[in-house]
Amino acid sequence: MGNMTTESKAARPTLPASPPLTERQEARRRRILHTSARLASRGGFDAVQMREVAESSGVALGTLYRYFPSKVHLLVATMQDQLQHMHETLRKRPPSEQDPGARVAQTLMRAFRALQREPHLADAMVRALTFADRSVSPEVDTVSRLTTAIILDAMAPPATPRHPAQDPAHPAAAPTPEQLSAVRVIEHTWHSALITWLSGRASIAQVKIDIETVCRLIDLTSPDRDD
Amino acid sequence: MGNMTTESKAARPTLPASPPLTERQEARRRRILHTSARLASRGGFDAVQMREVAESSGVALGTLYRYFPSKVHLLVATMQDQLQHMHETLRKRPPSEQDPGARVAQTLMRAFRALQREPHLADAMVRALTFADRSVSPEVDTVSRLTTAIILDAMAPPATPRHPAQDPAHPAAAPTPEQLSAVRVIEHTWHSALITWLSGRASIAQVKIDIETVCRLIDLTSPDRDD
DNA sequence: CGGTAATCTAGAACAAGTTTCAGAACTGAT
DNA sequence: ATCAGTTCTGAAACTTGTTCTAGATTACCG
Repeated sequence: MGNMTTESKAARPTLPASPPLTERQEARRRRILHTSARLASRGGFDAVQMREVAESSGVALGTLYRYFPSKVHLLVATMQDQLQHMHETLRKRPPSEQDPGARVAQTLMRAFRALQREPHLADAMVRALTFADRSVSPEVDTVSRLTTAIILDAMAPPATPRHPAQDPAHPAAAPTPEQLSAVRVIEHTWHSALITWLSGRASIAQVKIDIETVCRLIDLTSPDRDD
Repeated sequence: MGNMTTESKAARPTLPASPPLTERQEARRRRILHTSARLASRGGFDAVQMREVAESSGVALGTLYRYFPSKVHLLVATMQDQLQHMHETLRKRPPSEQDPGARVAQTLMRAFRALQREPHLADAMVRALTFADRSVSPEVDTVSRLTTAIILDAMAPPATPRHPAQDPAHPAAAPTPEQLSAVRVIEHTWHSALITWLSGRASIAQVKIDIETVCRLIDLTSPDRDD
């Protein structure tokens, strides 16, 4: 009877929305995500086993599934977590290049090098991301928006005297539709290139070439609007 | 360490190489692939259940696993099969456009429409493709080469009086490294855009835009060499 | 504080991919 | 036709993701 997905009221800890988690719940969630990343760093996607995640996080299996309704949900949430860190890190050291394409390429290569440091973790996260079905769409979409934000940040021209502060509520300039299309293509290339690397079909050098190719060939210049 | 491949002698029916299959074996293989595609067309990745594939193909489970060492292998082989059909179909009606980019876009959109006719099958194949780990690299690589071939075919200028026949052993002109890089980016975009569509995060229209964007922005023109 | 509902735990149970094994059927060579 | 080696079958076992259940714990509200 009460079998249908009772999620209308169930905790939805993935999004900071809905029911505000208690402190212990927040702590559980953190522990779970930490365990997930730790196991993933060791053996990639396969090494993240739900029973082990639960046990190692000091949580019952059922609870784990209440927090993350599937392994893919868990890993996508893990990626979200990691991406947030990376976004902050990248924000601190903005790219040094002048050309927007070069800036994006530089930023993505930095991210790529970070992923190379934990290739198994990268494997788990990216595999989960691309394997996710419709039931994970919202979470995957969040990851996608984060990635887009990173690229747009990189594209934005370095701070000028004219636009001294990067007030987050007042982005330097709203990207044009053409730029957004270009960013989509870059993002596609980024994801797919990562997959070819992770599955051993492309070398690190090849991924570098692909990223640089797409950033070079795609026109990212914005109309020289001077408001 | 790639040590596990003790199968140097095992049947490798995926590649027409190695041990030449007997007629009955070839028939079994066909039956399996056909069943796989049929089940996939119904319910996508999840509907392709190994027990059911085996039973419905009139083959023991162990035999299925001898032919295709995993579900992903099976689905990637299925994709290979379908792609070959599509390649022939596309070859018969070459794109009508003049500009190389437009030709590629037209061809990919044709392929995309074919996939839309069997969205579940597309789901199963693409999910398998991107989920494949290193143990499936050779097979995935074959699929990748097929895709590349389709794009290169589309790029090649329409037959001219000068180059009347498309003798497969004598391709119109060897693509330049720059062109190959461009094709890689297009292929990345193609795969990733498909994933966003299949996971319900991008509309058909959006995929169309992404494909047209990458084909428009990427320079595919070949140096005007006149041998 | 007491009660009620939601949450958490422990563990069994289920589902589907994968492996294994003993024996039957087939293949190729003599 | 026979023998040896491979392949195929049928069925069970194993693995890991996922679901379910009954009871303990916790959070919240009056």
